[in-house]
Amino acid sequence: MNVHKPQRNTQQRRVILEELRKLESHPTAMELHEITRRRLPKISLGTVYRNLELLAQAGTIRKLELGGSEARFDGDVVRHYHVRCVRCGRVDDFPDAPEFPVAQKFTSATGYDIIGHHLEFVGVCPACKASSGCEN
Amino acid sequence: MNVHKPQRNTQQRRVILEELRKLESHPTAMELHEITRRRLPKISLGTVYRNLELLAQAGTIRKLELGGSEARFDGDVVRHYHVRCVRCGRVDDFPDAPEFPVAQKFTSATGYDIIGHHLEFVGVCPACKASSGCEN
DNA sequence: GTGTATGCAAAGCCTTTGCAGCATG
DNA sequence: CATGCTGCAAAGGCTTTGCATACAC
Repeated sequence: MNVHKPQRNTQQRRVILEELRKLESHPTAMELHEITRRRLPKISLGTVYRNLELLAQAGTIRKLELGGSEARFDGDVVRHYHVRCVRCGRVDDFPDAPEFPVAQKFTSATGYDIIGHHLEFVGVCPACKASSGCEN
Repeated sequence: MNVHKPQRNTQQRRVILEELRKLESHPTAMELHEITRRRLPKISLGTVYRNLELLAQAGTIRKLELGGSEARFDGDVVRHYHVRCVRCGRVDDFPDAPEFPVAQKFTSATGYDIIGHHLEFVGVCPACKASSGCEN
């Protein structure tokens, strides 16, 4: 894991961040690679990964690694939860849920010092509901 | 993804399940492979993966795929949450937290039909706290 | 100019899968 | 004795990394 912070304002880093912030969705590194390639045709997937990691560590973006599938990235750093579609893997913001009522810092009966939590909802997205009529 | 249910009570399947249920911890497939190998020296990693998947689909065990790392498996099917150590990756049961107060079945404002949620706590385990004195 | 960041390609890690033979029911 | 399951090994998907070059400061 790279511990450096971004130091140079490269074209690639700027475009990656801009495009991520434009998106409603929560793209994977590969999706973001496709998108940034429209503006920087020679940008490599490795560069996308490196910058996303760096930006996430700097707290500029958020890296979502839940659900056991590929990581997704979120340009919105304000804490909020997500819903993942069990059929297509799409991830959306989940505005309904209140913050989980657990103090962020406390020591559990297990002896762990708790520093946070990850909460993700799973469901079926509107598109998948529409495309497979019967099973609701 | 294999949709079959286990049909034969093979020695391998039996040993995998027995060993998983003996464990307090929540082993990865590879850890469980090491463990089962003590009793069945020729058992393959592929077989461990196949059986864990099958048993999870049958609801006999639970597959934990949170935190963006390798999947872990839990012989205890009663719903409960987990804590993951950010330093060493260890996963323990987390008895403190109440069930998250969201109806299991409802339609979110996002249009998703919500069918469940995943909640995981992160913290520092006792061993890691002890082994790196200063940073708490 | 100096050193960070890039592009490319290879490798790494976890997991899945094809296949021929085995053993369970 | 049919076929689900196994061991083996190869491949697959996502991610990281080594290296020489390029470019931001």
